[in-house]
Amino acid sequence: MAMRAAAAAAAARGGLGRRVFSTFNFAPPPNPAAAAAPPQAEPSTNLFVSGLNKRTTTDGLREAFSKFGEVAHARVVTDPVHGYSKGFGFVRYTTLDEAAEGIKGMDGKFLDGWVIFAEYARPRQPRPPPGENGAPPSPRY
DNA sequence: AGTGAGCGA
Repeated sequence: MAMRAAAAAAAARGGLGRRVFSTFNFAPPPNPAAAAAPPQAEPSTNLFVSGLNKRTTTDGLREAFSKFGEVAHARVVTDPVHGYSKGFGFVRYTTLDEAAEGIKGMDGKFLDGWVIFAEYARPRQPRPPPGENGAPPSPRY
């Protein structure tokens, strides 16, 4: 009666009574994330370099990468308060071709005793809007 | 501890 009908309706809606014994729901792998966020970013002149020795400095990074092209910019990311390297950095070449050579020449190589990894950097996070008082200096390029 | 993956004043 009414109860039976209600239960049947609930089951039909996919409630507690949902039991699927055999289905060919071979879930189609919908990985839009993998398609939208490939492990390696698309080519750019900007390189992300990780695996650095903690005492590798911006200069050491530039010296190492300048063997494969003209380094327009190099930076080892350091903690602003402790001043120690975070172990990764960025290198920017003047041309895409040099960037490609830099990756081929430096990825997986040693720098200061550590195997480093060089890849194309992702586009940087949107710049924080400058505050009204004491606007934080924008990154200089 | 600079303890080791990562995307930046």
